[in-house]
Amino acid sequence: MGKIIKRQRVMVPLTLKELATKAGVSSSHLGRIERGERFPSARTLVKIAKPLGFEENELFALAGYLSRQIPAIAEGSPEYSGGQLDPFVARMLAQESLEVQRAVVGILAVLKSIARDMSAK
Amino acid sequence: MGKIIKRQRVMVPLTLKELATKAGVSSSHLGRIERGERFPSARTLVKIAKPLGFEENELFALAGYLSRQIPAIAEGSPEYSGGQLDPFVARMLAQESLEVQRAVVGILAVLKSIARDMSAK
DNA sequence: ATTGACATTTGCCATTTGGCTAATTATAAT
DNA sequence: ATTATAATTAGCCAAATGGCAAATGTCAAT
Repeated sequence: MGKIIKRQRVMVPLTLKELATKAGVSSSHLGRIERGERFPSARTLVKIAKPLGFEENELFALAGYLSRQIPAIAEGSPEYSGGQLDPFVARMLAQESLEVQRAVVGILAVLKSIARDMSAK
Repeated sequence: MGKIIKRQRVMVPLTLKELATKAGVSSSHLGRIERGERFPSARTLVKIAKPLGFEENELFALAGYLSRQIPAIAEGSPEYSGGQLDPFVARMLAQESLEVQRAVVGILAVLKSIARDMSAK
């Protein structure tokens, strides 16, 4: 799931090696980061952000995205945020237009329903 | 300069040890990061960010990367919400676990990067 | 100046990162 | 299917990170 790029030219026209040369990071290392076997340093993160088209203020999102396989979006973990919205998340979303904000919760709903289907076997 | 904290209680009422416990990072390590003897991993950076009140970009700047500039709330979509988070959206997301909340932001960032690629050619 | 109470830095070292090269695996053509 | 070619993964290991405890530095009162 949590892949930066999919493979070949399926999702994004970027292979590991292409990204590797653009970012100045070895492709083997990128591969391990992709599948969660390694956790990039901030330096590496910054290097790969630009070729991927991430802005500076999205680095944190990228970090969060990379350093955890998207965790059970389905029946999420029982330890909830207690109805609290994470400040970082709030800040990020607040920069988006209202349309995008709404789309985000819509997408989330879709993902949850898909996840439910999948776990229903 | 860009010191996280100044020392004792001179600048900000936060000592290395206080930040250390809040962030879950050793104070000695934080100290070395501050004076540039160590370069934090993305994970460490993320840990430090929240206790400091999400000055993410500042942190990356402190760590020696990125241009040191205030977030510049703009950039991106044409019509902004003026930094406002829609109450409905906030309420929906607040019910999700922290991990999901962050994953949502991560996914959004990825979508934006893909969109950029597509429009770029 | 000395003491006491903290805050910060240093030394040491177990883990982890990240590059290089060699497998392995996928893709495209024959 | 077979082969050629490009992409991803695995093995190895030097270099860097990050924790802990000891050493050092700072400030406030005596």
